[in-house]
Amino acid sequence: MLDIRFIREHADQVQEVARHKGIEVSIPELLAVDNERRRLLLEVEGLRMQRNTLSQAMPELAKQGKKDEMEAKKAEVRAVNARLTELEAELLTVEAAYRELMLLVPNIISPDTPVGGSDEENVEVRRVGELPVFDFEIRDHVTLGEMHRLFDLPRGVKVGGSRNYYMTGIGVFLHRAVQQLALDVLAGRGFTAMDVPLMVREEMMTNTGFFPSGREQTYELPRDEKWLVGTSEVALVSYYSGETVDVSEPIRLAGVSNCFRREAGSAGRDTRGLYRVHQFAKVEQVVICKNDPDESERLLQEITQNAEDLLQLLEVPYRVVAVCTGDIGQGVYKKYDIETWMPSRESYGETNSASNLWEFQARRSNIRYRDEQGTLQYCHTLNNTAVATPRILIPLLENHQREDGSIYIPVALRPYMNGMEEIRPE
RNA sequence: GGAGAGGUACCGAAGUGGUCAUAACGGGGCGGUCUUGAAAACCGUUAGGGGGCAACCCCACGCAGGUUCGAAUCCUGUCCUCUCCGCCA
Repeated sequence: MLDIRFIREHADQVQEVARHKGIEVSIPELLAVDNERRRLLLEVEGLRMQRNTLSQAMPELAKQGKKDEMEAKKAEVRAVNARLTELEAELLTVEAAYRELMLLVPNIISPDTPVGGSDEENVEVRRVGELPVFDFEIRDHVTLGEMHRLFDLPRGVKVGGSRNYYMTGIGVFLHRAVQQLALDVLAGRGFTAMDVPLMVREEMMTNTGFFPSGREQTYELPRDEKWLVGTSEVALVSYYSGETVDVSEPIRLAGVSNCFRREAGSAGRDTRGLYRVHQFAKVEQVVICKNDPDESERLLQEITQNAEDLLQLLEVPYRVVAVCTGDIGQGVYKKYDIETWMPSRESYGETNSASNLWEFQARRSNIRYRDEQGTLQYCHTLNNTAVATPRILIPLLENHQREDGSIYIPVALRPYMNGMEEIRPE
């Protein structure tokens, strides 16, 4: 959410951003509704003042026994109330429309965000790591997984429907090892580990910016009016919702959670293997800091670096791309995706996504701090994947495979794999 | 799931239909006086949302409604917390 005053003063700029982000919202319409809202507010508040003044005179009249005058004033208030009831109903309608529009307004974007229509126009920032050269016919992660019984896709589909899987045997250990490694690395860098609620109120989905736009992507539990989170970011940011926080040092959180995504509208895309599934596990970084563009930019670099360091520990090649306007999302001010080399796809695939939301979430969630002057300010919030699995197992298995089908286990993972150095065919 | 109690500022808590919400009282925090320093004592302070050019006004007693000229106070619903019972990893 943006400050309505900012929108009034930068209407054209905001409309332009909406166009770039592909969000259908009319700023002129919003401003018209806003004007109507303020006009009604003025009138309603005036009537309320009348009512208050008249009512407050009652005790005095009662004391003096002026019954007729009291009755006259009562009638007057009733008249005021009648008018008020009408206007308040009108105001309620207008405010609902106002809120609905406000929730659609996109965040502005950083000056260095590339302009583009889709992920095709994201701009590569850097490549790290050598692409592996195989002098044999490579196996994709599905084949490798079947070979070593790391997961079971057909039975996942039998039991859970499409895009479901079982992790099995050593696969489970790998699945957990990458998470534990990520958690340990982050804990060592000042992050507080958090295991979070996965079922949350609708309000939290809206506050964090996933609703209204992402409703279709989210699993609902209608009986209990809860929603299954697609990322622990929802619960991590909402942890502080409505609070005044101390951000003299940035708040660094590392969330551990399962994530649930309906993947509506992606039917037929990435159907093979573990790339796009309905349920996965993720260690997520969330940072909450001062309303200071320099500081949040530094922190964006920091959480991006954390993810890169993890990929380097996993010894897989990756690249960082600056996400363009068309792919950046409604609430995001600036975003880097990290894409990891997936040999079977012969391309880099997204494994991490680092966002600076500026005030967008903090405004919706009402997360503030007191600055040096003692004034309440909205925080900046940021997030980035540390590791999402099983997707990360795709590059891990495929890049580290050998001709005989065995798989090299990176040194950093071995402590979490009971010292295992490679996965050998049975 | 059943029965009961309760949600008021940083915390505890008073207020049970009318200038009582920059909200009694107590505690805590911060600043000061005193002191070699500290403690104690005393003094001060502790900043919500919105509208309006402004004067100023409206809203805020968990949240949403209702009754009333007027609601922290009465009624209904709802969320949450606590106690007891039941069930349970």
